[in-house]
Parts: sequence; C-alpha cells; structure tokens
Amino acid sequence: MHRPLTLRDVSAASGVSEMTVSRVLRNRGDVSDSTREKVLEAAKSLGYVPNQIAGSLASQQVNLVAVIVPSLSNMVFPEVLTGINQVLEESPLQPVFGVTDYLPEKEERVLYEMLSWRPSGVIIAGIEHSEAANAMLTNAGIPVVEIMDTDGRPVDNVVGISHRQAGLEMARAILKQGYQRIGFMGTKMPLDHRARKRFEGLTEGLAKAGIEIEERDFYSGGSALAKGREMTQAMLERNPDLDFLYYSNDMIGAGGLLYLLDQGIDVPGQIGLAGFNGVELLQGLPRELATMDACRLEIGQAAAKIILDQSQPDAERIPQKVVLAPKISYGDTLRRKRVV
Amino acid sequence: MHRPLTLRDVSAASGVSEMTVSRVLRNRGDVSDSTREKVLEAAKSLGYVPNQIAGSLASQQVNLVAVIVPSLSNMVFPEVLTGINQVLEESPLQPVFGVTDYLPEKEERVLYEMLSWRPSGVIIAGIEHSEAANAMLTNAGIPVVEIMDTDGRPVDNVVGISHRQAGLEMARAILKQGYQRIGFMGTKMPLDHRARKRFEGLTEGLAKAGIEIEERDFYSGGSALAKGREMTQAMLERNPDLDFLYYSNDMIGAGGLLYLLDQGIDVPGQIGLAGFNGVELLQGLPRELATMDACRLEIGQAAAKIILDQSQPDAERIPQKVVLAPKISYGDTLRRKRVV
DNA sequence: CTGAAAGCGCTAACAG
DNA sequence: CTGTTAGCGCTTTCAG
Repeated sequence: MHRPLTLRDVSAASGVSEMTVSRVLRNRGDVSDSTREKVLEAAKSLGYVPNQIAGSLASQQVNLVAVIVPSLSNMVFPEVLTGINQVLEESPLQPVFGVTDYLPEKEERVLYEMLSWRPSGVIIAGIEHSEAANAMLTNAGIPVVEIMDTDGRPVDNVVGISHRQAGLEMARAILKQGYQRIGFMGTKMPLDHRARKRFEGLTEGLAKAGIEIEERDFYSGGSALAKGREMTQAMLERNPDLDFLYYSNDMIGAGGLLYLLDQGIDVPGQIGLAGFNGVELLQGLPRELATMDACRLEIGQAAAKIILDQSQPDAERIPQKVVLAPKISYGDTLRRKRVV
Repeated sequence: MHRPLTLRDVSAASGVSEMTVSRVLRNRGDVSDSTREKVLEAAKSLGYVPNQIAGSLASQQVNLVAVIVPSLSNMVFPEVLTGINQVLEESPLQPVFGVTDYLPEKEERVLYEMLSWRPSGVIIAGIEHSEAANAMLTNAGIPVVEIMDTDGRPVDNVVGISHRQAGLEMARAILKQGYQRIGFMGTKMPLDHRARKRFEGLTEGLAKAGIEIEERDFYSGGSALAKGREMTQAMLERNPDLDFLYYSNDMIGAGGLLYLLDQGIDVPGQIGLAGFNGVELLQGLPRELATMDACRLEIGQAAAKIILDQSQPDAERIPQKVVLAPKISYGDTLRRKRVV
C-alpha cells in the first residue's frame, strides 16, 4: 500500500532526468540506446505504471472515446461495441462505455460525467437527446458521432440506418408476398425511438396499399422468447385471421415461430413472420426467421473510424453522414410461394 | 471550437474566487446561499463542465473502477456488468470497461492502460492471469476483485462460483437419473478456464462412479445454436448409444435440444440434456433445458459492493472470498422418470 | 464563510 | 541527444 511510483522514482533509479525518462516511455524524440536501456530496465524492475491523469493534464490530450449506449442486455449494443473496439484496438484511443437504460435524464448524467474527462470524441446511440445533452454535445468541441439511427437532425456526424425506411421496406416485402392482415408485436418502450420509427415506417408502407395493422401488442420485461410465444398465442386467439406477424425484435419473433410450429401451423403458408436485427441466433432455429440486418458491427466500425480521423489535430472535421442499407433476409418465413 | 471553460471563467463570471466556486460545485464546505446561487447560475449559463483530470490529479482521487472481462458477445458478461452498474449507480464511483478476448497478453495491456488512470479499484474476470498482470494487481495498492471463478488462489478479493464444483454436481445429478453414457460438447477455448474446470469437475464426478465421458467435441465461431445442432447430430451419428449430452453453454445446448426434438427423439427419456449458465432465453424453448445458474448478476453486485466498501479511505480491506452456490435447474431435460 | 498559496505528476517549449 | 523551466486546472491547506 505504498505510494504509487512516479517518474521521479524512475529518474532516481536510472540516473536519467525525468524529462528523458518521459521521452523513453513515450517513444518520443531521440534518445541514445544506452540511456533508453537504462530507463526501460529501471521502469520495469520498479514496476512503474505511468500516471495518465497527470500526462493528460500536461499534454491537454486525452486518449479516451466516450461511448454511450442505452443497454447492454440487448445483444445489439455489445456488437456495436465490438465493432468500435476492433477499430480502436490498434490506435492510441481507448473506448469508455456508459449505459443509459433508455432514460434521457440518465443519458444526460452519463454524458456529463464522460465529458468531464475531456475525451477525444463521443459516440452516442440515437439522435434524440435532451436539450441539455444536445447543448453539451454541441459545445464539447470534440468530434461526436450519433449512431444507429439516421432519421433526424444530427448534432455532428451520424452513422446508422433509417429505421423508418426499414419499416417501409418490410411493408413492401410483406405486401409483395400477398399478406394482408398484419399483426405487430414489440417492446413497451416509449423511449425506444428506433423501434417506434420502424413501426411508423411499416404503418406508412402498408397504408399506401390501403392496409392497416389489425392487431398490436407490447410487452416489457421477462424472457423475450417466452413473451413471443405468449403474445403470439394471445394475438391469434383474439384474431385468428391474421396472416402476418411483424415483431420488433428477433427474440420475440423466434418465440412466436416456435409457438406456431408447435401448433402445427403452416409457416409461411398460413402465417408469415418477420423480426428485426439479424441476430446470429436465428441460424439454428427449426425454420429461419425473416429479418433485417441492423448492420451493428459496421456501424461501430464506421463510427470509430470517424472519431479516429477527426481527432487528428490537423483534421478537417467535415460532418459525415453514413447511411447503411439494412439487407432484408427472407429466411423461411416470408416467402409464400416457393421459388422453383 | 473554443477553448474549454475552466473554473477561472466561472469565477470571473460570478465574481467569486475559484476556490469558492470549486466548493459550490462539489458541495464541499459551507458556502452562503447567495454566493452559491451566483456561482450555480454562472456555471449553468456558461455550460461549464468540470475537468476531472485536473480534479483527480489535485485530489489524488479517481472515481473510476476498472472492469475487465474477456468478451461482450457472451451475454454472460453484459449481465455481470449490469450488476456492477446497478450497485455503482448511486455511488460516486464509475465503472470503466475493458475487453480481453480471452487473450492473456491483451488482458495485460488492458490492465496496464486502466491502471495508468489510477482507478479506485479493479474488477477482473477469472483468477488466472499472466505473471506481469498478477504483479500489477498486487502492487496497484487498490482493492481488486477477481470474479466468476473461485477455484484457485486469488490476488485479493474474489467473488464467484466454483466451476469444478458445478461440474461435480452436474455429474451427480446425471448419475442419479440413471444416465450412463455421456457425451460432452463445448467451445474450443483452451483459455476459457471456467469451462475447463466444469469439464474437469464433470469428469471427476463421473469417474467416482466408474464412468468415463464417451464422446467429446469442441467448436469455435459461428452461431452457437446452429453449432449445437450440427455437433449433436454428428456426435449421435458417431455414437448412437449416448444417453446424455452435457453442453458447456446453454446456446449450443438449446441447438442440440431443437435438433433432437426435430428428430422425434424422446427427451429426456432416451437422451437427457443439460447446459450451463441459466440464460433467460431457455424459457420459451419447446422444452426447458436443464442448466445451472451462474449467478452473474449477483456476482457483479457483490464485486461492486466490495470495491465500494474498500475504497472508503478508512476501510479495513480484509480480503473477502464470496463463493456463491449455483442452483441446478432440472427443466424438462434431466429427469428420467416424471415425478408424480 | 471566503481567499491565497502551493503543488498533484507529467509534458511542451526551449536551451544547451 | 539531454536537461531546465513553467505550467496544465483543479484541490488541499492554511489564513483570515
């Protein structure tokens, strides 16, 4: 429990000035091989770990990137984080994660906390933020990337997909296969703007063909797979004539699929199904659920790349808008007539 | 893109000394209501965000807790992180996550990076680390909690379950149900010590009854659910007489279960199954897979609590050892004779 | 209740 | 190639 070591200790142990020790440890500037060795050996044998707090204060440079996501239990966000990690891996930048639980006030708090570490950039999920959060992002003076969603007005850079468009495309695909009586199931999350936009896109796309969603239901908490079963059963009991079920995520969709197969219902002949996200899990189900890839990994990578580019001291910092196109995957549950 | 604001700016704007501004902003010491108001208003209208880098350097206190886990794609770790988050939420401490990809050298690098921020504590998965990492943990002079696994010699505190014991107990349960010809499937991860220990425990438990594992197989990459299907099929083709399959995680177990049901095989009559982790997903499968709860949330919570307690300046810091008991869940796949 | 002085551990900038 | 000087923005400590 001794006082942590400082540069001064290494300097004393190696007989080299603090400044030169600092140079060696950072690989900065020219140092003779002999002194370099002396320093390295002293540092190692002492077990010296530099103090970045002091270093960052002195150099006015912080190698941190704040990454703010709504949740970790969704599987979507861990994948985004993985993409970010991959890109930042080989750079001096280091991601720092914060979780908001889909709560704007918590987002505000987390953002404030993170900005107080003066990071080199911010990656934050969504483009809907509280007024205060928007102000902080605008005034931070560092590159900001809003991710996941491109429907709206970004603060700075944005990387994502259009969830409205995703809903529209799904509507088009559903109609094209001849389904007409549509049910919708999703999470009870007034603050999940992306799910909302998909729903709106779907509604709009169906409306163009004069079709309305006949049934809808929302859940919260519990095992998504089990909820998918229960809700599907309940919905079909309420309205047995539905011929398509659209789920706001793949997990409840998978639950619904398992339920329908249990019941011996013909999927996709009698009832078609689709989820959203393209989770890897779907491969391995008795039948592959139709879905749409949310491009999670790519989003993380692209966002990190932007931060990396723009945090260069001489960078241009022109706000980027990267709109990825989610691919629709028909699986086995969205094609009424088999292709011959 | 203006220079970030400093205390000095708030001081100037409010006509109060920097020191008093600092007191107000940290709620430290007595300040008259009138000056407090002046300061708060100035800070807010300027949009001032304190610089924790400078603050931490001056106060020699960093409100960060380093959290180091092998992976985010496992679903196990996000849950642990959630537990940590919950506890730290209402404290001044803030978790910072790092990912090692099960690579000791990467763990070493991540740990070094994190320690260079002089955090108030470290929570790190596993008790097997490189020599250098162990040295860093020992010499850091801050509370350390190793989590998930209690089989071995911890550096400081440890919170987890005994995976060896988990394997043993599963062996006991399997034997008690009369299964005798056991197959094992897991990930090809020489560095996943916890999976290895469960396997060893299982082997040992079976050996006591003179039984050996007849078949084993390991996979890497890809969708775990699909892998579970494939491997199960392959294993049963190799050895159709197996009557029990133990999976090192629930996802491949679920894949196996779905495969067997597809084939119309009697589960658990002809073949029994069990996985590991107790993932929520299992509720909702056509039949509930037997599993063992890994106590992920509790582990995260307990670890965070220890850091919280021991980072108090006057804390005693007696190393804790918290061994949680994973509950076995029989589900529908581990009971040969139905209980009447 | 408020302020002034000193310094946290490191690095930019400049001299040799 | 190496060392010296002067802070980075804040908080601790000590005076009022």
